Amino acid sequence: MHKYRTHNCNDLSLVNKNEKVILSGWINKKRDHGNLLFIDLRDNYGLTQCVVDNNNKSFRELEKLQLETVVKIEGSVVERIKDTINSDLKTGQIEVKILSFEILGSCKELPMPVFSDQEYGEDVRLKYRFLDLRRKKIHENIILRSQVISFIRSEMSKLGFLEFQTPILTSSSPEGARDFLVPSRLNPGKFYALPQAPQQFKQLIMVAGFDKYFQIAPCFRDEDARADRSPGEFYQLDLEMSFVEQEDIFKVVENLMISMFKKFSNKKLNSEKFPRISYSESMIKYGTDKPDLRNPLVMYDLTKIFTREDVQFEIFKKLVKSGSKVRAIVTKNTKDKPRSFFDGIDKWAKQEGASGLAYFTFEKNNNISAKGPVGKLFSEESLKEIMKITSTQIGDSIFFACGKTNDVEKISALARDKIAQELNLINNDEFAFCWIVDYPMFEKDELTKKIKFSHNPFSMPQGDLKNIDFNKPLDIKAYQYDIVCNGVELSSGAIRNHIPELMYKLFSIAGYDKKNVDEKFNGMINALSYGAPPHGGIAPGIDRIVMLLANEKNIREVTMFPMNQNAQDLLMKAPSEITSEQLKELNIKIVEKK
RNA sequence: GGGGGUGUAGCUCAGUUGGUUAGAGCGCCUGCCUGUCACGCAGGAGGUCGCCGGUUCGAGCCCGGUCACUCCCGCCA
Repeated sequence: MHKYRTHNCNDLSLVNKNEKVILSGWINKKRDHGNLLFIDLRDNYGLTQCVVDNNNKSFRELEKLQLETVVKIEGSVVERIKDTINSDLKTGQIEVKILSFEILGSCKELPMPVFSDQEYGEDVRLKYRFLDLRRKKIHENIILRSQVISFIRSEMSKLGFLEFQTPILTSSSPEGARDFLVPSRLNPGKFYALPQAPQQFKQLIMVAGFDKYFQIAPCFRDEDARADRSPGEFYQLDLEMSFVEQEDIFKVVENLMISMFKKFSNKKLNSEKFPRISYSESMIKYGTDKPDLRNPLVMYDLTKIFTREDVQFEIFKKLVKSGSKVRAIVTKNTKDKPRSFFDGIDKWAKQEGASGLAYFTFEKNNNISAKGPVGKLFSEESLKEIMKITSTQIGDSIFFACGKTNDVEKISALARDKIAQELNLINNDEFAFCWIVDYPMFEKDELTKKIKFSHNPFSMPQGDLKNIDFNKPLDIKAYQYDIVCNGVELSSGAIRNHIPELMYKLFSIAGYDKKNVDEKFNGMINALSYGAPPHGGIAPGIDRIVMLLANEKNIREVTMFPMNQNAQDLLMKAPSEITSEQLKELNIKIVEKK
């Protein structure tokens, strides 16, 4: 017989009736009747009720066991009488009558109960992550994550992708997020950087002729955390393909996503073919490049309305004159919503830092009129024009935001979510995917007024390469794309620029001269000069995919050992101070903060 | 770096207008209980009300500061 167990805690059923068995696991729960004791024994696989009464000489000892003690139990499988069957348990038809037991791992008083549906503070959870991870929901999330990754590996392999590892210690790059740096002992004063993504390596893999690559790649970015963004590190399904166009990549990823989301979730997919929305269209209709398409509300640009003589909304008119834009969100048939609904939205917008949202509802008695605090500032003609632009009907309402393009997009995008929530318009049992395509190659930095890469400097510009007008860089679109699901940005990718001359040209627009590029992207640019295939790829975020599949709002719920918001690991106590010897070896001096 | 929220027993939380000895559930300890599966019943221990300072006859509650956690903005090619 096996030393620790003959079965796991999810195995036993009536088939095993009268068998002598050994189980090992954690004491999930005790129910002590004084002379009769039930113990729910738990392991990774499930739960088995064990029972013992005072005829057993170990009874008093068993009674005293702390929850979460690890025990080995020897006993016999007994059929439960009809009234005591627990149909919620897979092993609920039987119980194990305890003959003897042994403590394998004792347990101190718990800082947080394992058997409980209570929510705990995250600091406690992270400090005692090993206990937290025993709890059902998160335990299952982590198993789901493992299954998702296995699934990805097998699907990618089936498609002929090869999995490669790329370096963790690499060089710092000037573009993108802040790097995590690692000092070099052998090269005093020099630093490695942890990769923000294996971007250059995967392109080199294509240049090296491997045709199709993927990796479950760790990525490191020293940026502040969000609910859907771990500080420090996260994982991407990094992939790259040679001799492909945008559509080839879409096909691979779309198929993978659909089969994965069907396999691991019961929620409906909005469409078997993901809608493609251009960046500019997305910004106008949704105010963001990661729209939640479950939300039926769309936005309209009504800037022009506020240049009309017969509109007397002077605050907005004045702002529009100085270059501000007006965006509107229409809600269908909300004429009977109480004033508090509208004012609530307005108040919320002010909390979000906007100057507030103006609103009114379209009414018709003899004439069309607008009901609401600013309604009377609009002539009937202007109202008709608004209704035409926004396809609005009598009884619908409209919310306005006004501000500089960036600001108005931001607040109206938030308002779109907020209003949809308030009106309960979002179907939580659905996954709504889309592709956002046609990103601009460059954008203007609002502060410095300089042209910079808007996304990825290695992307291929769109159009006939001979005819691109480099004098209008802001008009150049790139073969650059994102996948968005339910308002969560899952990944971004691009067809890469594999032509060195073109690369130099584009970098020069962003302010890097040839020497700069050669210095900073030496490996890359050099490789492209020795016969590079056209290639492209994408990198869906694994953590966010699992987060959606597990129906979680926080990425730490699908991460085994996450850091807290201050990028600290409370369990391992990272980051930590190091010895002066270590510092000396690395030629590093700590500067005391004033 | 900035803004919001939270901080009271091991855990989750309540605590009125500032008023005597700060409460509940779970957990823990003691006792009773042979069919529970959130077992039940009786009793008990357990508190620097995050920390510092102020106002006040009196502060868990009001004010100022600070720290921690969290959400958001900035940042995230």
